[in-house]
Amino acid sequence: MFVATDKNGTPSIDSVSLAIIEQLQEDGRRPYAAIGKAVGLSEAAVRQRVQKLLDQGVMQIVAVTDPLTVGFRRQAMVGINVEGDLDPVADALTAMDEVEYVVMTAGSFDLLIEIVCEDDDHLLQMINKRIRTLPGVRSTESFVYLKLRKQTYTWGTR
Amino acid sequence: MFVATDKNGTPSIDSVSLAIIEQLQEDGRRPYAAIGKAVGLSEAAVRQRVQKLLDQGVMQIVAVTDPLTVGFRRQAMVGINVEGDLDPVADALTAMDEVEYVVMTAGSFDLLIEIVCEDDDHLLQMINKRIRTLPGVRSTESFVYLKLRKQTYTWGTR
DNA sequence: ACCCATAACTGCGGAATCCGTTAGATCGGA
DNA sequence: TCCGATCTAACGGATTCCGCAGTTATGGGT
Repeated sequence: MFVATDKNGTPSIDSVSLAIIEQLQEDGRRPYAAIGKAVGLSEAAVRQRVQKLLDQGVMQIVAVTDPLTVGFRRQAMVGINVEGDLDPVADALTAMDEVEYVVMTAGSFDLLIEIVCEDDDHLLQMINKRIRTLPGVRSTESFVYLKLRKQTYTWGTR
Repeated sequence: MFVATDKNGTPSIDSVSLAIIEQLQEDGRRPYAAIGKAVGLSEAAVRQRVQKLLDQGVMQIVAVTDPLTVGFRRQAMVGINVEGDLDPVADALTAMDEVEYVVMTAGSFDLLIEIVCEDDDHLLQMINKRIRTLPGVRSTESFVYLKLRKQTYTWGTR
């Protein structure tokens, strides 16, 4: 299927789809008809656009929680320095279930990743046996989470 | 209203609510009846539990996106070192709209925050004028996002 | 400017879901 | 024992979902 993209190959989102996303950032279960009324589209049109945004991977509608609040698991941010091409390392990390978040950055780390583990042993295993042994990984630095204070998803709604 | 809590004051979640959350992590719009069938509860009971989880703030159902993919804004992770009590600094950061994520960590940063800005100017303003000037902030280090590679919310589903 | 193909939108009707509400059963704590 | 919380089962009406047919808009290509 054809997907409109800009010059960087990223899907292009118009202001209407943006408005739909904002509605769903406030409430992921908001009815299509209510969204349509808010953005000036028919219910069916909203439904089609939401489906396409989901199919394209631009947006996902999910329940989010704070794992620590829910009462289990050990979480950490890990800064990683790599020699050579970043992509293979990022690919390998992305494939790991325990890794929730992978971002390439400009700064004193090449990659920042967030990992969620069962306990301290699991965390140690991940960092020591699976991440630090990846070819190209030069060094890592870990930041174990003590308390999550804020977590929002409402950018664009301000 | 009374809310059951464990000895740390965090809401207690039993395995059934956990299973409901997992269902909604896969699809935030999944019908209550389908969830009930999956977790062994009636539709009405699922509805009540979901409502309570939302009311308690244990879970939220939202659309999530990658702001960079959507085509705008400048994002960064900022590591912060503080002298003295962390709480007032964390509180001040939490109150800022541009700050999406605030976590207290053990490691070479006391706080890690994620910020979303309009552009480079806005980012510079935030870091230089609003964050580094907070009383107690000793130093900051910024990691500007180049590319988000992975972002999942399905912990507990493995 | 014209035509065509495709995408996008509207309107509609039937099926499914949502949601408030009953009544009764069960369990644990004060 | 009594009270509150939670669950099931079963409604019924309002709402929502969803596929489809038909129409309009859009963007090349000539």
